[in-house]
Amino acid sequence: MSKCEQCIVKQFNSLKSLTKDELVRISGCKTSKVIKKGEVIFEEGDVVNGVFCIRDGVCKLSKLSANGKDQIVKLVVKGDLLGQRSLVTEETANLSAVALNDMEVCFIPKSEIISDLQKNTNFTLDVLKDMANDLRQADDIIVNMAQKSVRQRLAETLVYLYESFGTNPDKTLSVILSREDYANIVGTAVESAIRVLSQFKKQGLISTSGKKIKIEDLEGLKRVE
Amino acid sequence: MSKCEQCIVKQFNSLKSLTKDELVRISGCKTSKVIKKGEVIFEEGDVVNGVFCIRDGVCKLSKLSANGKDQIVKLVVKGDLLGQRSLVTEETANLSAVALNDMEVCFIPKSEIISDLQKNTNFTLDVLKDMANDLRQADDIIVNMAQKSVRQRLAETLVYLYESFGTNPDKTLSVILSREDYANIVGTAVESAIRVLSQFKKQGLISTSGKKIKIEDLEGLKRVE
DNA sequence: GAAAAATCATGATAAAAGTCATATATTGTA
DNA sequence: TACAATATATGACTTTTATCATGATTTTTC
Repeated sequence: MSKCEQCIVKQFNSLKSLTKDELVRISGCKTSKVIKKGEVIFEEGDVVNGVFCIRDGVCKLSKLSANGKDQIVKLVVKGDLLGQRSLVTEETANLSAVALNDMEVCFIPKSEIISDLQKNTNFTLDVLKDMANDLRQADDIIVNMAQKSVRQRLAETLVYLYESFGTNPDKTLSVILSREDYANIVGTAVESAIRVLSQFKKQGLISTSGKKIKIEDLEGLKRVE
Repeated sequence: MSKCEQCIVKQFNSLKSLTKDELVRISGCKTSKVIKKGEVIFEEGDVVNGVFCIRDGVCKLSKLSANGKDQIVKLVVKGDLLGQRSLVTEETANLSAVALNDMEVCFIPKSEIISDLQKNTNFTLDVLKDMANDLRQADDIIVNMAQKSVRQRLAETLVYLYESFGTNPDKTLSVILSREDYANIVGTAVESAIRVLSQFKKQGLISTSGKKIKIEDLEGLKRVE
């Protein structure tokens, strides 16, 4: 099993602020998991009891609404920590986490890492900064949801995916989502999401082949009203 | 000027975890302010450089959208700390804070409190818990915005105001908002907010007199679809 | 206290988005 | 490979929400 001390992934998250000794201890108690596309990592209401360090892959954080639709709140990717809130709260999970492609994650039990949170201020501050950043992003999403059209939100989602996660060699978006996922990010009906994507195709803003989407006119997408 | 050590308000926020010595020091450098209804505490893009401890009153945290509408993201009330993110980030404010009624606040400069954040883990953890809670709330709002109708969102807002901030002796909601504020919380046009409130009146769910709103049928409001 | 400004209210109409139906394409799998 | 299951696509129609117009009220200001 690989060791946390040597893992490059940790550089992208708060774990980078742990001391060597702390990392060695964490490494000893972590468990590595391979999670297949579509598999549930945890669900709303679950007791999470630890954090997941994402070594590879992408997952969605979503919440089931009363109308039976899943709303995707955030995408969590390679390098991120998943379940930070569980370290701080006694509450059960507010969101579900489901793998969007095959993933490799390490699970670190809360019991092991909680002492670091109490002793290593740099680590705590790092987690705090991360959370502050998540909060800003969430606030921005609220504003978008409330004030922008489905067209705009979908265009922005495509731009976000392009700029944050990049493309494959064939220039298609490297994160592959179903139309339903797009609908659940944007907060609309699946048919509406499909319709808008078709419009974008007709306008030459994107091209598609199955689930693969290629951004053809980034600036155009950014100008969508 | 009153002293933080003796201030009851601090018990409701993270400042309760500061030691007596720390509080005395903070107390020495804080400035008290009276802010009148409608006055701006800080605006999007401002460098905030400290936190405000709300001794009395309510303010709205909002963000201007591209379409010129303000989206209210959160109400901050007596006992809350305002501007916690500024302690952690170097960024400028992401939201504006505007007083909804006359307020009394204390401003604590970042330079003074930042050392406590580095030394007193209980305080840091408290801020972290607060932020985790804000994040959960924000996620829930995203889901509501995305998946619920204006009617539902407005009904829930009324219930929230009732349950969180209570009523005046005459049973009207103690937080008084304009129809525009309601529209900006719910994320809709002012006319739509007014229309829905009128419907609620006709259905006997609420009664109004000017800006004062009385909840007549709480359970009915909770059942609004 | 009266004039001006802002807010609240409601109707008419338009635009946006949702729903239902149905057809086609893609994917998984026996 | 073929068949079933799932996902994508599009049309027709409905519902929701936004916009514009116009008064009535309330609040502010002089």
